[in-house]
Amino acid sequence: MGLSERQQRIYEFITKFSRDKGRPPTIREIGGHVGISSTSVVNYNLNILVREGLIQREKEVSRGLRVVGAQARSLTGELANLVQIPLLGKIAAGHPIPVPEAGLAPYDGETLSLTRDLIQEHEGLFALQVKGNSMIDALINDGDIVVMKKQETALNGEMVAVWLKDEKETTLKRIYREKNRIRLQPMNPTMKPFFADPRNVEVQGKVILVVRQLQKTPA
Amino acid sequence: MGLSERQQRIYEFITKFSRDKGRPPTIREIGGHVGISSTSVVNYNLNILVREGLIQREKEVSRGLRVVGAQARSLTGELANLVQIPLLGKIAAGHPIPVPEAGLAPYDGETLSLTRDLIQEHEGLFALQVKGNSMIDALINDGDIVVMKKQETALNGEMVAVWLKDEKETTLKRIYREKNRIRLQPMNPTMKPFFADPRNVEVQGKVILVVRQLQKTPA
DNA sequence: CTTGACACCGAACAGGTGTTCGTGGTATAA
DNA sequence: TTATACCACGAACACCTGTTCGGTGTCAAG
Repeated sequence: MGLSERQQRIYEFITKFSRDKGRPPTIREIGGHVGISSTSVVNYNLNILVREGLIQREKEVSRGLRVVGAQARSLTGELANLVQIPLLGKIAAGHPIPVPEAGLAPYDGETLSLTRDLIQEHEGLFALQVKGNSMIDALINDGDIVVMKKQETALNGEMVAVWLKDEKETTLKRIYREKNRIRLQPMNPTMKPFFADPRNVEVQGKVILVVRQLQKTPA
Repeated sequence: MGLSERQQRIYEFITKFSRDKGRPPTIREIGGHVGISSTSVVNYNLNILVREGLIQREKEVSRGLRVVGAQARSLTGELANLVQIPLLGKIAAGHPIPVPEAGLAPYDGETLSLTRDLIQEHEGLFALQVKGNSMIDALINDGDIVVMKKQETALNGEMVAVWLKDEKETTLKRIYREKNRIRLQPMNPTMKPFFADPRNVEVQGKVILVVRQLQKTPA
């Protein structure tokens, strides 16, 4: 038996609402969005959807409603678009950064989920939270999260995290190899570059992405 | 800060309940299963879980509760943890920014998918790509993507996009209301604030998140 | 001792929510 | 015509649900 147009719209709304909000809608929320003024009409049509096997209902509980099919549909597609990045710790000026171990021990700590379209490379990724204002010349603030790719070398112009052995300092800069030295260029073009001896710099990884959450930073 | 045993049990119950039943529990359902007689105590502990970033709540909505983060990986979980943000266009110093229309016309352009744990607010969100270096004092670079929430007012200390009518200029700053003026504070603490007449500033929205993709920026 | 933060309890309130009932319109079949 | 599903509306009811408020006890800092 087919569905009326109204019933289709109800079904689609329930699906969308549940996905967006993480909870099923109430009868009145359905009515409001589908254009039904009476709750009993919504109730009536919901019972038809139950009869058709499209949803399940639990009696006398608020939002006692659930879409039954619908799972495997676009789910796998969206899910495959996610990449999980381990949040390894903090990055601060005065300390070496934690890098992922070569061992393939399954990481079980905190992770950061990002959609794949934000990231071009997917191997050896890890994330760190910036501590302190020392990297402000790289336009990176206290509390920012940097997503990095582990690598020991870098191409000219790449934004890298380097460990300066003599200074015992971690910093984020764009790297340029010159004749007998390495130029570390702050991202902020108004600031002057820093020059270092090649033996003094140790590339820890390349910065892929920077994420700043504004709300968590108290004024 | 760690969780008390009670808070852990609440969190686990919410996770399990949501997965099993397809809807979040009510406050009283939580209390009944965790062994708390008073709804206010459940409410109290729920707010702590929100503060710790483990769940999100929607005010005055039944079952307005949602588990966030890597744990809630039920089938529907991950998908429900994604939020789609319309990418409305560019933001540049010399132009007003595009803001979402009040009409609920379904947006069909480009969107940005982010996981919910990166974002605390979910209503009226939109994203813009920064054009030009004019916002470097806000630690925002050319090409960065800013996620904003549409709002016409702002609390002190919030990072907002404002349109300066006289200057015909858009800028991103922290906003502070003072006696007869408005102080716009660059994010970079080494830079000086800008003062403006209240009639001259028009708040366009609050900055929620900043994302910088390093690879796409040519050296 | 006093103060304040923290955790908890019970009660009450306003509004949300599922359910039910009476009513009416519109087709199709007898 | 009458009968019968089917679909819809509005109102009322009883219970559910989130919120808020006053109060209690504990514990560490002052």
